[in-house]
Amino acid sequence: MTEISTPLGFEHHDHVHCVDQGLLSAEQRCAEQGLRLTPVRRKVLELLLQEHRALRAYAILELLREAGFGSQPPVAYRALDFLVEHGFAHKIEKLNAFVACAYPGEMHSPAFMICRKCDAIAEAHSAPARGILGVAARASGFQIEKTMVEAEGLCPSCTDQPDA
Amino acid sequence: MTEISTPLGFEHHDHVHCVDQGLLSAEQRCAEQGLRLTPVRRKVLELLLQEHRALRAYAILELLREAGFGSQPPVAYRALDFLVEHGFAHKIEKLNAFVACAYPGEMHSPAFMICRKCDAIAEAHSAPARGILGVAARASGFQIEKTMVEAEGLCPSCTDQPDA
DNA sequence: CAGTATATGATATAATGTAACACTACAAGT
DNA sequence: ACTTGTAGTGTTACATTATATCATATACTG
Repeated sequence: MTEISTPLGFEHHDHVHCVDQGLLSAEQRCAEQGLRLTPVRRKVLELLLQEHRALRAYAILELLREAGFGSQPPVAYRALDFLVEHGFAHKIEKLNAFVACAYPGEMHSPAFMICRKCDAIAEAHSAPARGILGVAARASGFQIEKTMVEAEGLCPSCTDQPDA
Repeated sequence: MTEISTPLGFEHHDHVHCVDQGLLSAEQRCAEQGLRLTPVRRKVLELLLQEHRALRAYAILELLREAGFGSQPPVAYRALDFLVEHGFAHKIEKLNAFVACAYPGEMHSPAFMICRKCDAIAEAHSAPARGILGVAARASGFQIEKTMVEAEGLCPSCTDQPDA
């Protein structure tokens, strides 16, 4: 598969502080909640924040190896499991890839917009069990614990340049 | 991975006619739209309708082989691509599995409820670009083409029997 | 500082998905 | 009927994604 190579989010932002903020926020929350942000986990989160796009596990693995960490699949998957489990990162099921959370620390259920042309990704706040799903769930007695919302389409840039 | 083994939907229904209805409906629409419901494609749809649960590609492959069809991965994936592309089936990204569409012929954007305990799946009607995602998309200029909504949680049965 | 729980490293392998090419079936035009 | 084009199938080989397992190391706990 091709490298997923475009920046996260469709709007320009202060990326310089993104990484530091993200790491700081994660460190704080880990301290508060007694979670262990070990070197590998921290590094993976840092990579996700730095790259600021969806990274696939084996790309992360490659970067880990370059950084002197173990480079076998479980190393990356375990770190990713931790980050995803505690909301520091999300998995984009559609792409089998991972992104740093854009709203760390805030309780939310993410919704993603994925450009089918350039693979750019934007994360929107959401709330679980809303809309049609919430209605259907209540009607059928299903207990929603987690929702995944991913939209595929064209990002603003790709809409403007339909040929590129 | 373990076999996904529980029936689709949380409520009892007339399953006897499900398969026939589904196949008939597919045949009709293919005729109308000039699509070719070839033997392999028909068989895969039949399997999905019969099993009435999410089937993974290699399980379908196994069933295809038993039925005398080709048993190499591309055979199943191509048939599934066709069915998914034309809305006769859906892919559950969370499970890397496929289900027959519960509302064939009706234009819709499916939303799924997946029981994390028994893997039962229910499909709800939905509409694309609604709720928070629609708002975010319009705000950012993202053109939604397709949405994927999957909720994970506990189905009514598993809620009632939290230990089983 | 011993014991326990948790995390990492490493090997192996399972599960999921595609690229590419040869061959077949069918429809369309002559 | 014949050929020609298009779409579908069968098959081989391979790429990608993910886990099970066990040994080792590290960090908390009494």
